[in-house]
Amino acid sequence: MSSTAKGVRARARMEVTAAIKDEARRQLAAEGAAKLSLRAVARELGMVSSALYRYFPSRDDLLTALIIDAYDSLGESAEAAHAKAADAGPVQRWTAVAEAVRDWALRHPHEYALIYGSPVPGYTAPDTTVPSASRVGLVFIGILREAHGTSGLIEPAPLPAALRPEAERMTADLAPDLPPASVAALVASWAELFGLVGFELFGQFNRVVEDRAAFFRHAVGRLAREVGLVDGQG
Amino acid sequence: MSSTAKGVRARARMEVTAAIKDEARRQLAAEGAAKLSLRAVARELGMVSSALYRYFPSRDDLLTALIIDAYDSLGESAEAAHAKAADAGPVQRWTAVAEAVRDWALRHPHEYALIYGSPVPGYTAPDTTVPSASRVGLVFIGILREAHGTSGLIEPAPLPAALRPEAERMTADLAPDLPPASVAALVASWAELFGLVGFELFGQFNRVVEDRAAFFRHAVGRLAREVGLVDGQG
DNA sequence: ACACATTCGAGAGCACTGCTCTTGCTTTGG
DNA sequence: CCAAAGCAAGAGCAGTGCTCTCGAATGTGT
Repeated sequence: MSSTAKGVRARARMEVTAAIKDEARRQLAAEGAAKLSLRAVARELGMVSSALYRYFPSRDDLLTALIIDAYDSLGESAEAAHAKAADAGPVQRWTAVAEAVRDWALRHPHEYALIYGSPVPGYTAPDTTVPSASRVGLVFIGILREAHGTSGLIEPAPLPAALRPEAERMTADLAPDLPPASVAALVASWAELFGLVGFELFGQFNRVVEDRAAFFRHAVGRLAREVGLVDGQG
Repeated sequence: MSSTAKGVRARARMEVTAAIKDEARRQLAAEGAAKLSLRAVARELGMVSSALYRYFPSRDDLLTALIIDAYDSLGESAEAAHAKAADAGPVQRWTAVAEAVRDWALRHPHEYALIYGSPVPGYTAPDTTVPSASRVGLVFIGILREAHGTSGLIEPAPLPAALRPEAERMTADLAPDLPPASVAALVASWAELFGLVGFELFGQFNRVVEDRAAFFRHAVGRLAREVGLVDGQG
């Protein structure tokens, strides 16, 4: 067999696929998802538009690939922030990860809109995206779990009867070692955190909040207390 | 002068404009903002596409009109829920309005996406939308204000120095009669509330939260406590 | 090593979009 | 009553996603 047995084609395919995604990401960052055009991508890459369909069977498939990459990029940022704050207390770790999420969103507004804004209408994300989409959430679960092991987690008020079954179901799925009330509070805070980021990013804070960084820091600190995180010394 | 002096044309214009918006709203609800097509609207109305430009100079202008209508529709729902719960305590009023927002969102997902999801890329809402967009927020401010007058509002923990100027600025703009710490908490909870709604609507709760109604109810109750609302008996 | 099968790039073409411009007809106001 | 403004219609431009066909390059089984 030759030195690159089946490689010469497979490798070229990899490279072209990557080039397409890179150029698409460029257009996405520059103009937003709606103005991402397969023809423009192909044009920029010096190929004809129909050739591009050998790599992505449709525009939606290209978008899906970009969505997965965006989730991974955000997840990496969150994980990196978590690792960097490994020596700090639970509240500080929580805050650090939250700020990493916000920073990433401000740095990649169109990609954030792609994954957390309204999904491109008529399009529903396939299951392929689930693992990448879960990464940020897992970081927050990790913070709670660590805090729970070092008395840095105060169990919140007992759950009302109406929510107990749901909370126990979530707990079994997400973190069986944590109290259901904490898991329920975490999931709520998780959604609320992205509410804060989204409102800032999508202009809802215009004419309302000026010092967004300070406001976000404070709100995120309240969320940490809300899930029961405390900076115990020991 | 005739019975409808300048009315015959002006009135026809009104009617056609309304018909266009109605048909556009239909398409918006059916297919989403991205698939809203001026040509399709015109086709459905039995006119040619170029005629439609006499009423809306561009597709974005049509969308803006729909956005304003959506804000008003949501605002009306919130105001109605508030009025209906006028006799209840502050926490119940808060919860009623929050549930009205969620119900409206579930009933009009594409319109919700239009106003609270990622803005249609390349498009920034003009100032015309501000009054309609403010209505929901004003309802929540009203609840706080009423509660403040009837000892139904507990002032939250004092603000950190870093947020005090911003909180005082917001207070002066939004509700000078309320404590800055309460106003800051309200704005945060406002964003967080829409985070909860958005996560449910845009599929982020798939595979995570099952009983969304119960979960939302509980989370919204916590938000009410977070802003300091209590159901005092007096 | 040869023949068969698969993969790929290119081009033409279809149906659709937002938007502009011109051509006439109708309503309006002086 | 007549000029001015408002209006619907049609043709047309540039762009889009996507499909199909056709050679050429690149694989694979015998």
